Amino acid sequence: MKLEEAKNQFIQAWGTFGSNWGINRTMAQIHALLMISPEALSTEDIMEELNISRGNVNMNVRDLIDWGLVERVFKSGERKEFFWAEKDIWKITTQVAKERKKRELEPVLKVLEQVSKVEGDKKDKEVKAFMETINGIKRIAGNADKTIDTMVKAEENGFFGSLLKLFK
Amino acid sequence: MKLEEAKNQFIQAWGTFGSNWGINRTMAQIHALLMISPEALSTEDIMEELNISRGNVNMNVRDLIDWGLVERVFKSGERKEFFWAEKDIWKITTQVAKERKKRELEPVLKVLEQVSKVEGDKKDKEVKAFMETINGIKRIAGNADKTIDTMVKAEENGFFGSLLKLFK
DNA sequence: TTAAACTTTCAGTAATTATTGAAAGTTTGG
DNA sequence: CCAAACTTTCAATAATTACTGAAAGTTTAA
Repeated sequence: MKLEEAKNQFIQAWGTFGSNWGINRTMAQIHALLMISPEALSTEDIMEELNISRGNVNMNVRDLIDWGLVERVFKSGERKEFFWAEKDIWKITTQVAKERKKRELEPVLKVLEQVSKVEGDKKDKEVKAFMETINGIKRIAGNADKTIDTMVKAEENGFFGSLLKLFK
Repeated sequence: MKLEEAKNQFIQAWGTFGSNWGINRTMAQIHALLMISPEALSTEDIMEELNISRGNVNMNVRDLIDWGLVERVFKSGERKEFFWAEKDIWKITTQVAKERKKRELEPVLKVLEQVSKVEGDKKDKEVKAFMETINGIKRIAGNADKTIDTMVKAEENGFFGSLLKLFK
């Protein structure tokens, strides 16, 4: 397989994967493209490579930057800006987990906390079933929340940092 | 907070959460409704509770059954069928992980395997960057794959049953 | 066997989400 | 300051995805 074909297949697959997980297909494709590019790319590079408009590139790159997955890069002598993606897959995973926790897990935990305050007879089977389900979800969501915190801390301290702490 | 209000808030939140994760909002809402219902519900119960059409209920319930999250229930003396959802959150999590692995992780792993066969000079920085990213993703995706297998096996044979109960 | 009770399908439509492209906005070199 | 180079915005539109409702299909009781 030629590099060009392999790149295209990967970009395509990553786009599909992303859209199954609630991530805009184009955003995932731009991310894929940047992840496999050794150099930072310009807006025009991305437009051309993926056949999409300038506005589309601009908006999706902004989102990728908001997710902490892509950075702006300035090259000396060049007026336009370039974009570069983190390539360390563990950092990417941690970053995505961190963002999703903030954007989706925490709001759900807040609602769960709210609805836990339901009033009513604990012997009523409607109330009982409701509370049992809510509590079950609270417990697992809370665990996920803490696991992600641990992951993020481990990443921030550096992997060896957290390993060394075991011996202190 | 009254039970009715709490139920509605939870159903609403679960729908939003689901749609952020690539799951049809209505499907997630039906799932939420069934999870907090002590009794199995009929198509009409669901239609009324969520204000949606018969066709919509039918299709989304079928999907939930395909995901292994909901079962058909027949009540003696009743002609119509009822639907019941698994309420054990750990079983739900395992089941979702298992399905997503099959539907999304495995296809990606297949593509990664394919594109790994890229030909070209390993000293070419384009090829090098491509291979490094692909290999990184392969490694983490392979780990996720195995972790899910372990989770599913643990659930299926109950070997870690007593241990897992600590987290329930 | 029939008809009522129930379930499924799917073409048409509605709602949502993504994309374009051009205009407006911003920055920079001279 | 000007104007060229570049970035951002956003109204219009396209593409995708979800939903409805009625017709077709299926099952069952009598």
